[in-house]
Amino acid sequence: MSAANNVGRTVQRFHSLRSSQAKAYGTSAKACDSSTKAYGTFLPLPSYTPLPPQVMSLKRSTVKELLASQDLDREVLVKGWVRSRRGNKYVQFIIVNDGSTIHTIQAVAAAENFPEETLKDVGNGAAVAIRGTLVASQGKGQAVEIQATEVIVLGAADAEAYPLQKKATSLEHLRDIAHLRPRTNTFGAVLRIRHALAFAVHQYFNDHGFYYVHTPIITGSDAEGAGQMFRVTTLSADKPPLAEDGSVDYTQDFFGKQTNLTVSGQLEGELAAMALGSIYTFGPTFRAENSNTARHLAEFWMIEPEVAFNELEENMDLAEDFLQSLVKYALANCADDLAFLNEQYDKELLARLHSVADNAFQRLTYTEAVEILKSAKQKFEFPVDWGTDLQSEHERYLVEKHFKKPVILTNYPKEIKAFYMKLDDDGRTVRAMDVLFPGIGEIIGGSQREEDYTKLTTRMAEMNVPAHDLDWYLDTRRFGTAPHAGFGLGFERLVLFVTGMSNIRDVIPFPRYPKNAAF
RNA sequence: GCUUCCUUAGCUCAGCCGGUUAGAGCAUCUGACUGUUAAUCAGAGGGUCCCUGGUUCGAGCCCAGGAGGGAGCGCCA
Repeated sequence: MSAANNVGRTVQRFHSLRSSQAKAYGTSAKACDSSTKAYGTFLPLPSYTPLPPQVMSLKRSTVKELLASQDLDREVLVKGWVRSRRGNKYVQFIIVNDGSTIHTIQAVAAAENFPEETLKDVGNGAAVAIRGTLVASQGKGQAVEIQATEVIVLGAADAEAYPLQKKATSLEHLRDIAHLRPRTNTFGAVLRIRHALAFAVHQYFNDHGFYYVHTPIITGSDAEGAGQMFRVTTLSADKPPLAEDGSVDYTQDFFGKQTNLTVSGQLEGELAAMALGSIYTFGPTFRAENSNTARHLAEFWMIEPEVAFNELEENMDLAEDFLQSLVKYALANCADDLAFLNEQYDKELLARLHSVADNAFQRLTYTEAVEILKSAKQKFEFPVDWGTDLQSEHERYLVEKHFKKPVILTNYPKEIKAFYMKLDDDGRTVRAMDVLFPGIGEIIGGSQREEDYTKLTTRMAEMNVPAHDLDWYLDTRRFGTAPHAGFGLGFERLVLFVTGMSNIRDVIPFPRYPKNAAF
């Protein structure tokens, strides 16, 4: 068949072109010493090679579209990365994933059209374009497959050097190659779910009349009190200008004062809420704490709704409905990815997500929780005493053993909470609320805010918060103050819960934590 | 920052009481096989036993220091 010969020649031509480029890449990649992580080396770009017209004239279909298609026996074009190639000298099977779904599509290449040599570079990790006919599969295991008429290697992957293999790789090792881990089933699933949850956040708030407010990333106030901050400066690190008393002269800095990366958008969020009514923020947040746990990041994304006229009860209602809506959205829209994670990592995942989505959270006060913990038969490493903050083991007991569902704890002693929380009538506790999730711990921290100017400034004085730096914040209490409430949801902790992953460093593409800012 | 465990082939891991030339599975390469499903079967190549120093006739194994990683705790979201 001349058609078959033409096909073969086309493949050969592109194969030889691409393979010389791949060789150049391979050599450069090996020259790049992995121990020094010198990823900054720039490699020459391959010269542009136009795809043949019969391929260009076709619109690319995603794997997701093709797998769901009922419209068979038509010509299709798919582009993606090879997960596996197997077969014999008569027939070859090329397994392709393009990120549109966790599933792969199988392309079948008959040997008469594709001599072994032409498929040499079609290996694990290679980027390919495959043109062919979408047909019902002859084999078991998949409904449809592509009978390939053309296979083009867009970019080869040296099989000896490619770090991802057709087998399980530990999550710890994948953290070392985070630039490639999105190509794995696990991280594909996690990143698609992460996207779905981010989208669901905006959809929920938009549907409920909230406005998305962008609060500053660089902040001039160091009084937010949510943790150690990263300094932002353009001053010389070696020889900063000094004031007469020997301290660094920040009046010469870019902003004319000391500035930091934000640890919370809450204070600015409150300003917006006291005008727009219902607002939320959703942005990056930075904490320079030396936290080495599976639940903390130095750079994470936080969602902070703030609602004027809401009190503590309404704040809890919002938190509960919001969380349940997000979980339901993931269940409805990420079924394939969740099924994979349920199978591979956590057989209880789907059951737990349904349980959280369908059952009311347990609400109780800090004081009631202390009573339960004191009468618990379980031995705790740390004693429980009214007035001290609860330890992780105490929170876990309440959520995982005693109630076996999410818990909202309220009305903590004022001494262990932030200055802006509204004081209860007894003067001992504040209208704080922490939402505790199984396996995660604190997923939300929030409160009704102190709207009384005198009480607020009194608390600030007691806790050594400089009122002078926050006069802009206090103005909301001076002019037209009103009850209001809000909370902060750690986005990665939500993704952690929904995916069933166990380390927060595995639910953000490029995690930032002490001693690590790779990629 | 504290506690604790770990570091052996590209990956996952064995390695006995300190004793000859450090092993397995997978991956890679070669060959076989007419529809495979992480294909299968046969063969081959592949090692700075994390680094530095010490003890010993002899160290992957014991000791000290360092580096990196995991888990738990604290800080919190």
